[in-house]
This record gives sequence, structure tokens and C-alpha cells, in this order.
Amino acid sequence: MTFATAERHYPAPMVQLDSVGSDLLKAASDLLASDGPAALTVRRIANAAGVSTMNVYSRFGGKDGVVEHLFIEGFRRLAAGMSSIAASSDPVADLIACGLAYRRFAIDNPTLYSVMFDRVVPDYRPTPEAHLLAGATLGLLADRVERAMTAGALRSSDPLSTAALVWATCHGVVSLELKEVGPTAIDWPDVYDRAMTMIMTGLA
Amino acid sequence: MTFATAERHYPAPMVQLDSVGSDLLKAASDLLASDGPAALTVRRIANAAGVSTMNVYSRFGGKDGVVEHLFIEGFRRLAAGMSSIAASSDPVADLIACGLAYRRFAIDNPTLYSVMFDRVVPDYRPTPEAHLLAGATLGLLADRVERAMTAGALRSSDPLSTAALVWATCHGVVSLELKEVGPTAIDWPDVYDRAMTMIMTGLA
DNA sequence: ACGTTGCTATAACATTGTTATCACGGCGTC
DNA sequence: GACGCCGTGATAACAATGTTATAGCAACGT
Repeated sequence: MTFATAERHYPAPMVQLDSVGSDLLKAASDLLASDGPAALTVRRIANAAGVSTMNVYSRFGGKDGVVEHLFIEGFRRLAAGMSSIAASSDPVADLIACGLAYRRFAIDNPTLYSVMFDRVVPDYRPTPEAHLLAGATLGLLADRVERAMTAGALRSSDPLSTAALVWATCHGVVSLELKEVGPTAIDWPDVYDRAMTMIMTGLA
Repeated sequence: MTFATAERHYPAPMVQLDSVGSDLLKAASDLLASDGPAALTVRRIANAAGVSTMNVYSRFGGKDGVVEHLFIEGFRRLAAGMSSIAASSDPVADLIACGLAYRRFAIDNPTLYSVMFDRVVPDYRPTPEAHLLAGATLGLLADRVERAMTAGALRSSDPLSTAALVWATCHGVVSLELKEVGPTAIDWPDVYDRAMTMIMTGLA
């Protein structure tokens, strides 16, 4: 990635995954969760999966391809978590529930979260497809926002920008919490709750 | 850093900087700004400064020492930007001005910002001193918050947690803006303004 | 039964952070 | 003023990384 070739794309979407391929992905995910991003090396992934390094290249086109899969998997899980919130009669409560699901995902998958939002793998850039998926996740939130607007629970405005505002708020708090900036005396879950309610009342 | 030694600290605070040292730091900063974090290699830094690689080790103890200096420099600039806002008769307006200064810093120094808040250099962890400095920057904001509270412009609460809330909001929006997640149709400056005013009215 | 094809493992290469070796220059001492 | 020592810095060596090339091997088609 850094070295020889400058620009190239990973092999197509790869809808179906080989047994070895899924083993590699699982090994990479476990390695990332247990030993952090620095331990995510091609050789270690292959060793953990019990195969040779070449499989990483034949199946994923290189290390970045594996990271891309983790990136996508992360957004898939995040989207699943937010989608699991059933639409109730109180759209604002649903939005808050989505926000809590967002935080739960981040806290439960901190390394995955850092792959998605920190650029923890030095020169990995999401492909357009992955970018689109991230945008779709935002769209999921925008749908909820729009529903709340048509129900009159939220002041009418651009749903996408408003969803971005909500997302940014959630991301900001949980991001600082995960990075452990500032003194440890801060009650982050409380800050999260306060931020959520403030945004919601501000949007109402 | 990744290789031989596992744990070690960088040479003391280094209050005074050699001419070669400052050249190295400037070269590293320029390199980071121009070619991104992947280009921040020891050899390249040394070459750009016109000296040999050993100087990086004798003066900064390794690459992480240089990154640490950039990290600190970033927080210093951020603190300077926020400190430049003079205290007026309207403490809330001052806080908003601080928020705008925050965004300006991030937009003007995106790579520095990513060193500070993304873990863009794989396994660099801020030393306790750097951590403390980051906390002090938050304290700067907390002072303003406290002033606004005693003036009655903001509801009384824990200043530090409230400052963390403000910080997280600013960070969340600008972080997503810099990472270019989601569609490009979003008017991030507007989202930033909306988030700021919402937090402020929510805290009032 | 034989040739071809595709995959996998091993080894080579360029680049990285780091450490060791060594030469050279400035200082103190006689 | 000449000599020895120390310390600084440049060069080269080392371990580990992502990537690519080479070679072996098994399975398939004819």
C-alpha cells in the first residue's frame, strides 16, 4: 500500500465469502479487538487464520481490502443497531433510542469504531462504495428525523443536515470518551444524555 | 516504537530547543501538512531538515517524540486561539466565539488536528504531560463556562462536565466535516452554528 | 494418461523504526 | 603546542512491515 503501487482498487464487492476469507476476516477482527490496530499485520492475520499471507492478497487485494471489510462490517452493525429500534408513537423518543444504540455500538466495538472514524490504519481511504454505505447509515437517521418532523415533534428543516447534527453530537461525545482526553473525573454517560436531550429540545 | 523496545519515555520536557531540533520540528510539521501522516517518516523528516536520522533520536528519542511535540504544539495553538477571545460583558457570546475559534483552528490545521484527536500515528500514546496539557485546554473552556454561570447567563452545573459537553459538540461536528463522511451536500458551517446555538440555549 | 490451469506457500524486495559502529572535531592536560 | 579523551553525528546494520515474484502442487479437461 505505502510502497510499490500508488493507486489501485480492491477486487469487486465480493458478495460471497470463501471459508478461508471469512476465517481471515474473523482473525483480523479478533486481532484488532484484542491487540489494537498496530497488531493488524498481514502476516499475523494469516497466521491467526492458519493460512499463508498470499491469501490476503488473492482474496482482498491487500491489507487495505481487509480494513475495508472491517469498515463496512462496522457500519453494517451500526445500522443494524439503529434499525432495531422500532418506530413508536413518540418519534423523538425513537431518536433518543437511536442515539443510545449509537453509543452502545461505539462502546462495545471501540476498535471497530476507530477504524470507521479515526484514521487508525495509516493510509486507508474508504472506497466510494464504503463511503456510500456510510452515507446510507446517515440516511437511516435522516428518515427518523423526517418522520419526527412530519409528526410535528421536531421543527421542520432539512432532514439530512439535521440528522448530521444529531450524529455529530453523538459522535463528538463518544469520541472524546473513547480517547480519554481530559481528566477522568468526567461522567461521560451523563454528558451524553445531556447532549442528546439538549439537541432534541433545541430541535423541537 | 513498534519493534525493539516496548516501553520507554522520551527525553525530559526539553524546554529549550536546539536549532537543529526546531528545524526538525518544522520539517515534520510541513511534511505532515503537505503529504499527510503516511509521509511522516524519520528519514524524510531528517532529509527535509538537512541532517541525518540520528538527530531525531538524540533530540526526541524517536519518531514518537516528534509526534508528541506536534501534539503539544497543536494544543498550544488551540489554547492560544481560544485565549485570544477577550472576556466581554456577554459570557455566552464569548463561549460561542471560543467555539468558532475552535473550528477555525481545526480547519486551518487539519493534519495537526488529526494528530491530536484521531490516532493517526499508529501506536503513539500521549505521555502524561501531554495528557495534562490537553486537560488544561479543557480547563480553559471550563473557566469561561464557570464565568458564564456565575454571571447567571448559564444554568449552574458542574463547569468541567459542561465544558466537556461544549467541547464534544464542537469536536463532533468539525470531526465529521474533516473526515468527509456522508454526502457532500451537507452545509457543515451551518450545522456547526446550529449545534453551538442549540447547546448554548439548552444550557441557559 | 497427459498437459494445462489455478491456487498456495515460500522466498525476495523496498521501506519503515531503531540500534550499533565508527570517524571526526573540540576540549583538557602535560 | 602536541596528545589523549569524549561526545556528537553520519553511515551502516537489524528486525519487521506491505507487497510482489517464483515455484510447486493438485485438480480438472481432453
